[in-house]
Amino acid sequence: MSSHHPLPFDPIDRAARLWQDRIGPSATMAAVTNVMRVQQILQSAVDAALRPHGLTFARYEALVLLVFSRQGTLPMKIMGQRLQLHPTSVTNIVDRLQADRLVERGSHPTDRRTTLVTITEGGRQRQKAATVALTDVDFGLVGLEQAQTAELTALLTRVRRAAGDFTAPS
Amino acid sequence: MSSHHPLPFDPIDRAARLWQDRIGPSATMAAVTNVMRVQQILQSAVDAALRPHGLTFARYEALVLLVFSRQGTLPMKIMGQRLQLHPTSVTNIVDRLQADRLVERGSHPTDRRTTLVTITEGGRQRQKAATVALTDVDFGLVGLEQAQTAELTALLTRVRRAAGDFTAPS
DNA sequence: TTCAAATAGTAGGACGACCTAGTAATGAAC
DNA sequence: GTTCATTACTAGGTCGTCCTACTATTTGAA
Repeated sequence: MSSHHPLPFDPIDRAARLWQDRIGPSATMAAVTNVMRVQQILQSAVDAALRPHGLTFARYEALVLLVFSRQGTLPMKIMGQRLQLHPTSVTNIVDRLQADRLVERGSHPTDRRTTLVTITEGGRQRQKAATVALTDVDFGLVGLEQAQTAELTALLTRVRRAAGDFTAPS
Repeated sequence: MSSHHPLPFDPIDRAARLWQDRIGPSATMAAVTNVMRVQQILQSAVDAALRPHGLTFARYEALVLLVFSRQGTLPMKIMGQRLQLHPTSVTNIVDRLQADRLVERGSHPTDRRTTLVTITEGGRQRQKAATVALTDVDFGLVGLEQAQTAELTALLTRVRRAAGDFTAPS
């Protein structure tokens, strides 16, 4: 969590007011800065909850994706699409999961370009334990009522759709 | 932007539905995943807008902070508090800004532990040009009406306050 | 049939964030 | 005055992200 004492005021709000005075409309900048900061907070909280399990959020998400798949097996390419990661990031994550014996690489039966990633039994157990740890801390998301959490999701989904993150209606 | 073609469906929403079926309440996870993804989108858009100016968003924020300060000078420590960055991150950012001659390091007159960072004239000019570039693309935040942007800020500020990011009332 | 374009994945490098551990300076208790 | 905890900053390393090549394989058009 950056290991700082909290400030007695909101630095993002203060910057927005200065911005307003000197430059112009600041609402957009304030929203963007808030997203950046909340992401940091959530990332820290989630990684702290996962650290005892030897996982990061990126690796955890990869394990969940594999657990959700029919056979516990997916091509690297598909993993990258679903997790919305660069192919090299997928390589990196799978490397580390494989070093921990949580997944295995294998060959595709018909397309020899493709690498299939399969979750191991140990990977499934690790994912279960990590999920308990994450839900125990609500993924680090605090301070919102259920309806507000849904509202937040709705707003951010609008942004993602407008940014071209996906094409179908919600 | 990860340079991927968009999926024909929302992968975060799909994961949430699978989660719902197999594990339990998924609203929190969906919100957290949305924050993570939108942060990536905004970071990419903002960095792309700043790249022609030789800046990243982190360095830009540091320049803005200095411009807002009375004398264009702040101690490293204060910069870290306001930007909510780890001290080593401040060192890293100031190193790069200094290499670009956008800021200078100096000594504190009475406390020799402290390093004062001062923005240069070139730094002020760079910040102005970068601000134009950023506002031209609305900081990458698209798809929201004014009221929705304000609502997003309000929700995220609640999260930050609950997480102990600052102590005063909004 | 052949060969160029597209596809899947990896290697190497950059960047920004963090952490741990260190140095140097300050300040306060004794 | 000494000593020792605190403070400000930096060095070195890890992690995850991205980018630009690059290899191997597949596909399809001439």
